[in-house]
Amino acid sequence: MSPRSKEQFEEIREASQRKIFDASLELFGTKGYEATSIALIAKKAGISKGLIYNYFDSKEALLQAMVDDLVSVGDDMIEKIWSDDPAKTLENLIQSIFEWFRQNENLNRLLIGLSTQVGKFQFVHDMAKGKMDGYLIMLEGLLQEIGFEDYQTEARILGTLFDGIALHHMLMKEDYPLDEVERMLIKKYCMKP
Amino acid sequence: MSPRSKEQFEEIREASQRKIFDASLELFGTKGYEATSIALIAKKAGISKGLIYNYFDSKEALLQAMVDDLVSVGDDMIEKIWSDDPAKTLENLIQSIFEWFRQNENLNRLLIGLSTQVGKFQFVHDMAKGKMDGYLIMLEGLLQEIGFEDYQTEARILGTLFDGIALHHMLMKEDYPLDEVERMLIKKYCMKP
Amino acid sequence: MSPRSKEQFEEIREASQRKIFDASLELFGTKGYEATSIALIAKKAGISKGLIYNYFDSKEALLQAMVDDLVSVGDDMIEKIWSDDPAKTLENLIQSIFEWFRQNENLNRLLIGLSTQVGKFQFVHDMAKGKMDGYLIMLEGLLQEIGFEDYQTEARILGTLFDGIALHHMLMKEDYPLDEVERMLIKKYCMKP
Amino acid sequence: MSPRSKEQFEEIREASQRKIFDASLELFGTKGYEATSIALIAKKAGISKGLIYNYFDSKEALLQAMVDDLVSVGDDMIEKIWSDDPAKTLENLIQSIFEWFRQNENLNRLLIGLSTQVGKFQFVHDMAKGKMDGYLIMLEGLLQEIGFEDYQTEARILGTLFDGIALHHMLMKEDYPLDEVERMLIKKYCMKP
DNA sequence: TATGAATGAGTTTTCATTCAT
DNA sequence: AATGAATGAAAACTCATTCAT
Repeated sequence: MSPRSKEQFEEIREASQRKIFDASLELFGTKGYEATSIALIAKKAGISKGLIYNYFDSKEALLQAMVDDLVSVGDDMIEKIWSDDPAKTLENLIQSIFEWFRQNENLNRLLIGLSTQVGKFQFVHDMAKGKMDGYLIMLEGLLQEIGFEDYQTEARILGTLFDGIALHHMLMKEDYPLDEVERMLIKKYCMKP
Repeated sequence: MSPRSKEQFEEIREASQRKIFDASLELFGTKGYEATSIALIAKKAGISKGLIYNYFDSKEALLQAMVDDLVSVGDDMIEKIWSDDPAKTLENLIQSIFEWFRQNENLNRLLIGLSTQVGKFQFVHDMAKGKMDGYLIMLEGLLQEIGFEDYQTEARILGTLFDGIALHHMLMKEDYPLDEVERMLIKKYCMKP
Repeated sequence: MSPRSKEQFEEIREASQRKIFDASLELFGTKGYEATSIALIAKKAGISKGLIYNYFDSKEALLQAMVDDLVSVGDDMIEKIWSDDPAKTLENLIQSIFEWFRQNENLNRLLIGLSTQVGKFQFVHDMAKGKMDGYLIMLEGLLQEIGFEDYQTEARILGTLFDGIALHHMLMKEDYPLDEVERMLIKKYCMKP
Repeated sequence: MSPRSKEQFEEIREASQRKIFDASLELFGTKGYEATSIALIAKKAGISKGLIYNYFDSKEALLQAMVDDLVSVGDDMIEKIWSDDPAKTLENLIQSIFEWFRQNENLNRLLIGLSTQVGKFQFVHDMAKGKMDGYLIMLEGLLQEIGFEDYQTEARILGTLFDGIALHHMLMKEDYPLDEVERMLIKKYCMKP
């Protein structure tokens, strides 16, 4: 009733939502969206099934909210890559992307899985398409500045490579030489004299 | 005594199985495995639910049989790429792979979706891992023969690119410049003097 | 077309029916009627599902035909027990019944299982009731002739014992001392001086 | 925070489970386990199919839980038979068993039906075997104390009789003279001077 | 007579969602 | 805000029976 309890409510809401997001991410990301039941999410989050419906209208709304939340975190990473030296900026970009791969295995797996279903989860397709286009333009600019002749082709190759790496890493997990491939790309694309 | 000959029965079985495979591929490949019901497959195939269980013990057994069947078709494509000139062989390989991408969109989408589930569908992971290793070795050999200095790195890049292309093509469908990328790769990797 | 082939047909029919009866008895008698599928019977009998429907209108009709057939065989056993000495006749009767228990485990198990379902399989109830009444009267007569004072009570006890033995034997199979119990009963009821 | 107390939830669960047990016992016990569908149980219990699976993992788990629950009730009956006079104890035992027959027709019918299936429902066989052995030992002790010479043989006869009575009662229902047979047994076995 | 592919109604089971408290 | 009992629609799967050959 006092203004104080309103803040407390807010905190409680925040905490519960976080618990739900964490559990959802882990389960959606490993078992897949369809194969994950609300009951299981509730159990993993340590709350009741009913509570999930206090925060989200449906299973699909929960998915969308969770993805939106996490992807926005990813966007922040890109902010910090800019440097005066385009080669350095590209290096930062590559490092950021590999860092993302390392830290967001479950989300990546989930997004790839979702984009597999045509017609459903349009927001995932739209988001992915948007990001890709953005990266492509960014890469073209950087490679041109660095001095690549066929910078358009190379930009497409590099962009495609990123997703190929995501896929390979998803398939092979710890067997995939993420660090080595990162070094290789930096050497190949950021060392142009 | 037997009213239909063994061969007639065999033909009938073959035809029904094909109908089931076709419907399964289309539905699994667009909606995903979990989101596709046996009832829907039956409807699309123009048969009864029960008949599917005359041919396959379970939904998962159907999936596996269908994947095995189609992947074996893919293996046959590789047989025909060999030439005396390694550059020509690589060109054939690239063309075969792009042809595969063009003709097997649904299967690719399905396999990617399946490999998203960790722990389940182990046969998909095993198969994918096996193919990847095979391609990597093949690519290394060809690139070395063609005369690439850092042929190991380049082989890994090329192998990764293939899967990145599959992913991009899956996401963008007709928006993805498959033909252009194919030409680009052939130019970049098969024209080494 | 010739009269000869008619006989042959008859032989074939006989043989097929026997195969079906044998398979049905074994399966119904071990797994139970409901848990046994027509497909399994056909497989065990080495014939096709369809053929069963050439001989019997339905699964239940097959059951009834099979039971009727086997029970009539049992009736024949009783014919041969009669002797001038009532004690000897009773001994023969007991031996016949124990012989029946030994040779018709599956049928006994089936009949007991069927009589478990109230309302269904009325013919089993009727048959069982009829046999029981018949045995009771027979036992009363024999025990009276042998010289038992309370022959009515003893007849009921003996009749009940037979079915208790059937049940115990069914539950314990080879662990049940059928031979010993047989000797015991003969000693107790057929040795009245 | 919790809207209903733990106790309230417990009560609700108890009540629902009881409804399910009651419906199951009646249906399993009259139609048999296999011939009774979950849908029918739900209908008879006045609840939804789904709710049954909130309480039991499977149809078979429901069966086992129900049997365990009821058999434990039966065990309590035996506790109260003991007296200083072995003849009186035996009389109490006989009365308890007949009381059990009168009150648990459906359960008896169910158990007999289940033990008919070889290989399945092992827990029923184990339970039945255990009870039988226990009764046999108890009967031997009592008959010896009462002064029967051939107490081992008589114990086996009496034990077998009990199950024969169960079977006859099951078959003939109200036509079976349960009261008369009870008096007869008490007279025969508990009046030894 | 004999086959087995095909059906469809019915079975067990799952699960997102609702709701009284 | 939080619980978990309850629902009902839909899922996977089974099986007696039919039928063209």
